[in-house]
Amino acid sequence: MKTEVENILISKKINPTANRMLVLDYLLDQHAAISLTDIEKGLTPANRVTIYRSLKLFSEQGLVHAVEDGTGTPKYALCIEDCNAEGHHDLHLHFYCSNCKETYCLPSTLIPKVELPDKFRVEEVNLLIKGICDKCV
Amino acid sequence: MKTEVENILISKKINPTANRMLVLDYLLDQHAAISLTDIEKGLTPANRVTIYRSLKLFSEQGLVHAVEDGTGTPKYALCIEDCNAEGHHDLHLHFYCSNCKETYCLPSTLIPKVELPDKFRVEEVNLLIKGICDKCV
DNA sequence: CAGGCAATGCAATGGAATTGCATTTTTCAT
DNA sequence: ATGAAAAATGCAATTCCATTGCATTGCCTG
Repeated sequence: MKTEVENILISKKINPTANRMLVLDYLLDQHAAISLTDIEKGLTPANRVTIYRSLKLFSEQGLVHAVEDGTGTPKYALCIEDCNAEGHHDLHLHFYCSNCKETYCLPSTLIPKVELPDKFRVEEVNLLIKGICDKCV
Repeated sequence: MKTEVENILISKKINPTANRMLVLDYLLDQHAAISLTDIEKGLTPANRVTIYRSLKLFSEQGLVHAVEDGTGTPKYALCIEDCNAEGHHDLHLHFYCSNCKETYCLPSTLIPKVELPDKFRVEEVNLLIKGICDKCV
């Protein structure tokens, strides 16, 4: 009998090692996107480099996506839609609360279609909104 | 008789020192958003810290804006619309070309209105699109 | 059981922002 | 104009992370 976490990893073609299951398990508990340092702190004793490499692998395999929220340090969150190694398809927006400093994915809010000038080819769309979140209003 | 560069600085309530005029002059020449390191290289002999502090001040006074293009290192570009110390109002989108690695402001392309869930207060909107630019197609 | 590949951990590297402090430049009142 | 005060500058040091090299450990298979 395999755990759910294990099955998720396998379905993404990721070898389900103990460390990777820990990292994924931790990510599943989160309601916001978190940094490598956040995970490191919440997951003692764990090696930062191993977490880093797990996240990198997860990202390559379409299990998590990295969010640039303007703070300079990337945040990670589980992909919600059907992403895979070929590409990420969860084009929802990210919201950074300047009060609580949390970065949220808002998957229910779709990114409006953007019209680019001629000849520009779009590969990826990132929409980041800063403001005050619903909990901090 | 004051130079144009000097007048721009004064109009933004920035003391027009020699270094700051150099930095602004360099920014005026650019067609893409550039990093601190780019400016440092293009502006020898210039002190990195001074450029850094100039950009920081320019940004606070609404003369330039910092662009997060996902590379981790911020890029800077002159504000086009009427920004000031109270806030930035040039909500155009930014385009990062994964071929030439340039980051462009596309002021002519407006960001569509985004509907957020209740209670979220919006302060700032950043739309970053990655792809291939018109010159690299 | 042995050999080999994958995963891990430690230590080191490297890039870049940021800051403290001493020095230089500019401003301003006299 | 001139000297004191304030602002700007430059250097060196710090700090913070991501990233990588390499040696070790763990796991899987023949």
